Amino acid sequence: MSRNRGPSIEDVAREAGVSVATVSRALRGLPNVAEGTRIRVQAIADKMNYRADPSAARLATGRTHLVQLVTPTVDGWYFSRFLAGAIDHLISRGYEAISHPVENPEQRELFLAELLRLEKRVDGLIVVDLNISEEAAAQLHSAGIRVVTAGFRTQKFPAVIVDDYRVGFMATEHLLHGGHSRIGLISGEPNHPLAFSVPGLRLAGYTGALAASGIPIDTSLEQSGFFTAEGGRRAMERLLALDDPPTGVFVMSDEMAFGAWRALQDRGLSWSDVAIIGVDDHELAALVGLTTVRLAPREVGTASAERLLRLIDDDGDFTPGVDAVDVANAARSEGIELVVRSSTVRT
Amino acid sequence: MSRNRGPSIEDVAREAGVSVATVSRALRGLPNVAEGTRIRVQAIADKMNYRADPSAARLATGRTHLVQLVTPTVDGWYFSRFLAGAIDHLISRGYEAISHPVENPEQRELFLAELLRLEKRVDGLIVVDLNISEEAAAQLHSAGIRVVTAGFRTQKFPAVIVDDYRVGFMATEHLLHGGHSRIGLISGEPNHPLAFSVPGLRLAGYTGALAASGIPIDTSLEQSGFFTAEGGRRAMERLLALDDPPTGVFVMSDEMAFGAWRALQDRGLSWSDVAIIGVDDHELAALVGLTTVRLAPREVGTASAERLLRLIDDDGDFTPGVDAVDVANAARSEGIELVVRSSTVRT
DNA sequence: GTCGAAAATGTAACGGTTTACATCACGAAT
DNA sequence: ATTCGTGATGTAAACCGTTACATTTTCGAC
Repeated sequence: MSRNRGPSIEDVAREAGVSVATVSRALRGLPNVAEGTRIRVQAIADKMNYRADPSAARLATGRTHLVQLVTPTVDGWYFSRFLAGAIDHLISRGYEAISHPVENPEQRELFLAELLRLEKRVDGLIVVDLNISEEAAAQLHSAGIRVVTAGFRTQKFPAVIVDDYRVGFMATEHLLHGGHSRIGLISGEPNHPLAFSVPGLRLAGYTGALAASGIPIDTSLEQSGFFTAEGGRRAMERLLALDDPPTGVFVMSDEMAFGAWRALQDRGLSWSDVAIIGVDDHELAALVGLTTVRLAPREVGTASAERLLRLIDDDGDFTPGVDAVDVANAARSEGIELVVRSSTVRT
Repeated sequence: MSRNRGPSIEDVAREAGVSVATVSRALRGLPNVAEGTRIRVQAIADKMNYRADPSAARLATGRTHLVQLVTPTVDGWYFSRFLAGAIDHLISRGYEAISHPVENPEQRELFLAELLRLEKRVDGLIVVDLNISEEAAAQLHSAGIRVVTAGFRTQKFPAVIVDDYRVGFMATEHLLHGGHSRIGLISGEPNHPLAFSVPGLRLAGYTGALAASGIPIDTSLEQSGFFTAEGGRRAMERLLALDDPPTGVFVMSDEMAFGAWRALQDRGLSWSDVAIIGVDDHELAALVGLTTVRLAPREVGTASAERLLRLIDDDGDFTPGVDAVDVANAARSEGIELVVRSSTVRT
């Protein structure tokens, strides 16, 4: 109401002595506008400090140039970097990014309702690591919402995934090569991890590597907690309390690994006693000498954004059969990398 | 174009046998709608899967229910937590948050233009730690843009600030109490920090504490780098290379402190040789025993969001003289807290 | 049964763009 | 001189809600 709206396109048109259509075309750099006209209109618009109201443009075109990023949190090490990559890319392409954390992945119902509410709010959605059910995905799809998922797959939407099986395999293999045969696991999913979730795939990679070396699975060596340092510390304590503790442990994130390391210290141990390998290549991993599997969260974010923009531009092309396995190539080929430090070398 | 728009309010009205005005009122829970009508309309809207197009509502009301959060980065330890707090609060109040990092605070011109472009895009702006010039602030203000600043002040807008002078003072005082008299400083601002920026205030607190103890300032003890572990490491190396290195160092962030700690290790030293105190209370500070001044970034984010919403609701109330010093009370009284760990206790 | 106030509902203007289609101007070709 | 084509510009109809104001209904009081 008292909200002071600035000059409208009509004001500019009047001032410039042309029609609103011409102003609209001139300002947006469309063809079929005389060069002189364009310059004059631009000058007048600048002078009047005119700025097109995006709400009106959105109403007219149906495009908002807004993308919603849905992540478990906004301040996790991985997610904040994912977001940074996605946001930068979106901005460079003329979009703005709405960050929307969904803390409670349990409440699928609520969450879905939430997403559906967004229908005309944004041009598209990037949903990260939330393992939406196929049913929910189908609903979103039939509502005409454009979605790209990251870290998990659905039938309906393109997905950008990191090869997390490989992450788990690589890490475990590294420990095996180091001569370890009793290898523990610290997962970040307290409950039974979904088969195709990030922790689920890493677990599968771990199991697969063990199997490939003919080592029997001992589930007592699989501990889990939350994806935090504290969660890692507790899990490691449980491992250390075993009658026959592992000599090497694959920890699903560096932050958890820091906690695990702390648990060692608390018992007067170091990683010459228990080797540890983490995931992420957290800035501080180098400082404490933690071996890790480096990921490229920024690049995955960028790739997701790019995929979504393509989906938006192509007005919804996506053929499940062909395209369902949409891998972040950058993340696959360049991103996943073993970084060996002191935490896994025998002294 | 081919963008399939769903049912409009008119469709619902027709179906329900009432006018669009009634539908609008019913769905938004406005008064003066018969209870029966409200229920019926709601039911029909649900059945039709009707969802009001926010762009139309925005055009009509001039309110977008969008807030833009401008921070130096989106993935820094402090900023990601600030964002988490702000976003949660905004969402709980029916707003969505657009995250917009501005990497290059140097380019004031560009940055300002950027901000002005947002005029009708969002209901308000939260600008964190970017030290906009008074001139730029005045321009924003006269453009009618609602802004709350955090981490710095302007004449024109309410600011949410943490008492960073106190942070510096507290940290330095703690070292003084520990018996140190030769106290170094590692700042996160490579160049001369602005007097009222976060690093500037912490520096002032450091200087103030030294002065209060009658200790002369030795600028060779003031080193600075970027706000990263690597920056901290390098700065610490410079300090250690001095003829008469400090016995205690105030480091402006925990991440930098981790780097500083690493520099000690590289020389075979520990913090029984050089005491270190950081800022933030990073999750990993506890793990390595780093003493720190705990901040409450989430709460500062929340407070900023709350202040902005008030500014929006009150339609722009803000009296510079009275209100200019708008302190995040939570952050002042509860947030700043000294957490003593092993890095500053003599062994 | 009437009157009047309050509640419920309807009408229509308005917000500011975009864009399909119509029109116009101008030069080239005939 | 006429016609045609092409580029430049204008006209007006969407787009879809919100809301001031008008109108109708309801209901209690007399």
